[in-house]
Amino acid sequence: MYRSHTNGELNLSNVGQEVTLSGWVQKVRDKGFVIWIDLRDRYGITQLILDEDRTDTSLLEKTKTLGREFVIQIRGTVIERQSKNEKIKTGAIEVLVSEMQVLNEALLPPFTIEDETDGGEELRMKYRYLDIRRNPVKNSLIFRHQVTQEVRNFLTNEAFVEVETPYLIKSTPEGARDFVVPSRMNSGQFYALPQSPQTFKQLLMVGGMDKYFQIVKCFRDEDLRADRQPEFTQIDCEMAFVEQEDILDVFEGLTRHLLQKVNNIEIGDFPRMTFDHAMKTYGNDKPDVRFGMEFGELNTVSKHRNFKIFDEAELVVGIAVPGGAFYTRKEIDKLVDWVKRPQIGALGMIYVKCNEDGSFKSSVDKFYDQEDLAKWAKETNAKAGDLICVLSGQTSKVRAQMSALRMELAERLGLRNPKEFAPLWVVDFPLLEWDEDSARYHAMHHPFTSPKPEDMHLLDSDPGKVRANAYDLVLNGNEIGGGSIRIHDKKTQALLFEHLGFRPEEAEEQFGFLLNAFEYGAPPHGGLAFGLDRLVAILAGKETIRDFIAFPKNNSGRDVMIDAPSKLDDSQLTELSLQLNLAEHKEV
RNA sequence: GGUCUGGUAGUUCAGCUGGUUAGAAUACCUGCCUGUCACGCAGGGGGUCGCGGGUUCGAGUCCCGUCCAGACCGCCA
Repeated sequence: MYRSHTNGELNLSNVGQEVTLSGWVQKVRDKGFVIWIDLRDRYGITQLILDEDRTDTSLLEKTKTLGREFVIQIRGTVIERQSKNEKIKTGAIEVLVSEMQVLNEALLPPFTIEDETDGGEELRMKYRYLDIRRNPVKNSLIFRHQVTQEVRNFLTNEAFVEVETPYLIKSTPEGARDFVVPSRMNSGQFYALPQSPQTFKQLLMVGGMDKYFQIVKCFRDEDLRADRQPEFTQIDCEMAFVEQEDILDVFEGLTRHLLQKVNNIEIGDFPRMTFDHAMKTYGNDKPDVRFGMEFGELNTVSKHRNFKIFDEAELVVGIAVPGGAFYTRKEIDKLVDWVKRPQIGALGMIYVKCNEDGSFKSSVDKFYDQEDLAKWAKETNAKAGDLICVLSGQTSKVRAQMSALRMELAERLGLRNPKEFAPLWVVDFPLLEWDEDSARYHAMHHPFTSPKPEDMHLLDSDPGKVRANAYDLVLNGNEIGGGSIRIHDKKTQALLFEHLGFRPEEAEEQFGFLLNAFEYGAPPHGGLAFGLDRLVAILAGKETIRDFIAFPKNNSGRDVMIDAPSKLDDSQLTELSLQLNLAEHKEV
C-alpha cells in the first residue's frame, strides 16, 4: 500500500494514528536539530517532521539527501504541531516519520513548482507535466472538469443524447483550412479532420436523434492567437422540431445553470440584441455590455461646418470616456498614437473635454461652437468630466477602430470586471458576407444556415441584406456560442449553394450526402456550438485559455513538449504514396 | 502573408550616449542554526550575452541577415 491517506486530509482528529503517505518533496527545511519536509500531492501538503530526539541517525542522514520533487513514501505518526499554520488545511498536525522510502529520484526541475512560479511560458509548456503539479494549472483542469460535468448533467436532464461523430472525414473548401490525413489504403486520397461535426449532427437529426450533444474536438489549420488553438473543444448541440426561440431557451438555461452551479451566480433573462444594433452601438458583433461607453453617431451634428474630414466621412462616431476630461495633453496624444498604430489604423482622433463647469474644449474648436459640442455630448451620453473621442471614415472601418478603442479604454479603466457576468444573445445575423478577395458572397455562419423567410425575396436583388436565423451567445465581450436554424429541404439548400458560387456538380460532389438525406424526411432542425475552452476560461475569470488545456500548442501550432509536428521518415512516406516537394521551403 | 516587442547565470530580469574582470534576485551546493512553514545567517559554484556576418582600436550595447518566442492585423464558413 502506497498510502493510507492523501496529503490534504489529515487533521487534529487523526492525532495518534499511524499513517502511510506518498507524494512529492515540495520543500525540505533543515534546521539542524529538526528537519521538516513539505510532502505534496494533488490534494494538498502535509508537513513531515524528523528530529534529533525521536528519529534515528541513519534516517536523518537519508533525509538530507532528498531533493526537490523526489517521490517518497513514508510511515509515521500524526502529531499535533507546536506552532500551527493557519494557511493550509493540514496546518494543525504534522507526521513524525519512522520509515522512509525513496520511490523515485528527480532531477532539479527547471522552474519552481509553486503558485507564483519563476518559469516563463515556453519553459512551462516544454515541461507541462511539471507545470500541472502547480495549483493554478491543476485547479484550472479540475475546474474544466466541473464545467463539462455540469454540461453533461444539464443536457442529459433535458433528454439530450451524447453521440460521437467521426474524426476522419472529408475535406471541403468552404471555411477554415482543413488538417489533412493521408490514407494508406486509398493511395492519393486524404481524410480531413472536422472543423466541426456540422453535417453529422444534421444527419443525426434526419436519423431521428432529436436532441444531440457532444463534447468534441474540432480542428482548424489557421494562424493562432492567445485564445485560439488549432485543436479546440466544442459543446456541439442540435435539436429537431424546434424554432429559434426553443434553442435560445434551452441554451440560455444551460448557461444559467453553469453560472449558478460553477460560479454561484443567478442571472435573469438574457438580453437580445440584433446584429445591426450591436454594430451600430458597439461596432462589434460580440459587445461587452458590462460597461457603457456606447457609440454616439455624430453625422447629423458634425457635418456642414467646413470641417473637411468629417464632411467627407461616411460615419462620424464618438464615445464618452468616464473621467477623461482630466487627461493631460500628453495622455491624449498617447491615445491618438494608439489609434494610429497600424493594427488599429485610424488616421487621427478628435477629442472633446467636457469640463466640470459645463463648457467644452475640443481639438476642433475652430469649426464647432459650444452649442455644437453640447449636441455631441448629448449623442455620446457624455457627462461633465468625460472625454469624447471621435473617429471618422468608412463605416465598417471606423466601427472596428472605435470598438478596439472602447475595449482598450475599458481595460485601462478597469471596467472589465472578471467577476461580473453579462451574457446576451446577438440575433438576426446577415446570411451572407461580401468577400473582396474572391469577389463573391460567403456564408457568414455556414452554408447550411437558413435565411429568414421574410427576407428570401432579397436573395437575388440584395443578397447582403438577407438576414439569417442565426444567433450568437456573447459573454463579457466574447463569442462563446453560435448557431442557427438549418435548411432542411433540398431545394433551399441547392439554392443557397448556388448563391455561394457552387456549381451544381460541385455541390453534389461535396455535400451530395446531405442533399440526399434531405430527400428522406429531414425534420426542421437547428442547434449551436459552444467553445468550451473559452467558456471555461471566462467562467474562471481568466483571459488565457491555455491554462485550461492540459497540453496546449504554442503560437506557431507546435507542441514544444513532444516536438510536434515532425518529419516522417521515407518508408512512411512511401507507404502513404507521398512525395515531398520542399522546393519553396528551405531544408533544415 | 504583415506590423510590433523580446532573446544576457538553472530561472526571472537589469545592464544608459559602444569603454576595466557582465550584475541583482531567486534556485542550486557547503557549513551553521531548538518550531520552521517565502525560515534565517555565512560562504561558494554557475555565462558561447540566440546564431551568422559587418562597422569600430574596442560590440551584450550600433548595422544587416537569420532562427526562436510572444502580442496584434490579415485569416479563423
